[in-house]
Amino acid sequence: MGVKNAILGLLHYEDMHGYRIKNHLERNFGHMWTVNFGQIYPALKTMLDEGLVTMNEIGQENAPARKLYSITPKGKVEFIRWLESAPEKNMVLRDPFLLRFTFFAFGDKQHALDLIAGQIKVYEKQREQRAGNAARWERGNVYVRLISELGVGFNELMLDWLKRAAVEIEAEGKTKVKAS
Amino acid sequence: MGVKNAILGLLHYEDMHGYRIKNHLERNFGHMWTVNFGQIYPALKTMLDEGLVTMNEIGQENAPARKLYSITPKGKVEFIRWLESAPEKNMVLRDPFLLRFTFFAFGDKQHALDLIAGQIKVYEKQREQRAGNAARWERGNVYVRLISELGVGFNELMLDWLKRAAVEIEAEGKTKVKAS
DNA sequence: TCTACCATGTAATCTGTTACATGATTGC
DNA sequence: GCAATCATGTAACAGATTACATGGTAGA
Repeated sequence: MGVKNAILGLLHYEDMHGYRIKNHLERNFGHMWTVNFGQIYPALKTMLDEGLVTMNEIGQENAPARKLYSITPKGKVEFIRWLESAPEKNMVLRDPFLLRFTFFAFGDKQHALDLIAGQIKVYEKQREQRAGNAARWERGNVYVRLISELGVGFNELMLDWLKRAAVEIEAEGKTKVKAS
Repeated sequence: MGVKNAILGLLHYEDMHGYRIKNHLERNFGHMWTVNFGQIYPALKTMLDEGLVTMNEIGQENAPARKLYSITPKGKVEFIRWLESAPEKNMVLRDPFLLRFTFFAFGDKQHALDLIAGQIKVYEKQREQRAGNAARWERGNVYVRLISELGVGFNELMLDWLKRAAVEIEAEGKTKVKAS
């Protein structure tokens, strides 16, 4: 189970609650693993039962209670066992936007341009969030720093590509008329 | 169902059999969608029942029979309906290599370097396959050409990053000694 | 007022993955 | 002789997604 190990990894750095784990993965490591709440909360519950983590509830005034999770020695042992084992599976990727994009020759050009504009906004927002949080994870750890940099690189690749795509798609009809 | 639409999209270009669809997606569009055989064959069967595709079996000498699928008008209508609808879901990404990488500060450095070397081979093989097949899909379709270019860009980003990562991880111990 | 964000969870459903089964060919 | 590639499929299991339920705060 990948979610379990992602959580155990994060808990090496600091205690966290479910909501924060999800957002943290999304904002900082969305280019290596994506998760949703439906996975996080049941996973934490199971891990608690297995003794991989401990939990203590922190009641807040004027806000819902947080359940702070900490990794246990048992959790650390299991994590290291997974880290050193390496029956590497393949990457899984499903990008509904890019899938639609691939076949937009059969659809409406303006719709394609609108989707691209929307996607540019998504990646620009993401870039800001990643840049903002990157600094805090860069202190003295090559691996996390490198992963952060890959995230930024990935983001920039997408933005450059999307902007170029918009220009080329817009220009497409015009050149065809000229050429023919 | 994403697989269904990916298949319908590909069948717009030419008739294909299951095995080829899988390899085609993997080699050309692995950066937008990944699939496995366990999805492809049942999906094709369902789509045949729904009348979205037709099938005719081509017996080959000295080789197992191929089941060639073609898209039907009904399939095209359903595909366009999906293409124009846009309740865009988020990208799904799970990269077991990058997940391990992120937390390799808690593992063995040499193991990390070995995994990186292995990953470089994977991406180099992929780059060759993509470069080889890219030309055939570039004829006159902006969208597919752009997606191809993104694939190459993605590949190059990963290779550059992996190579830099190897250098920086290897250098890490040494610089720390110097600095302290 | 309405949206966005914080915060937790469950259950049904939908998908995906793995392992198995079969069998031929080509290149090393 | 062995590994890889071609070619199809199924069934059991594991995992993910959605929709629902609840409720508070902050800012536009």
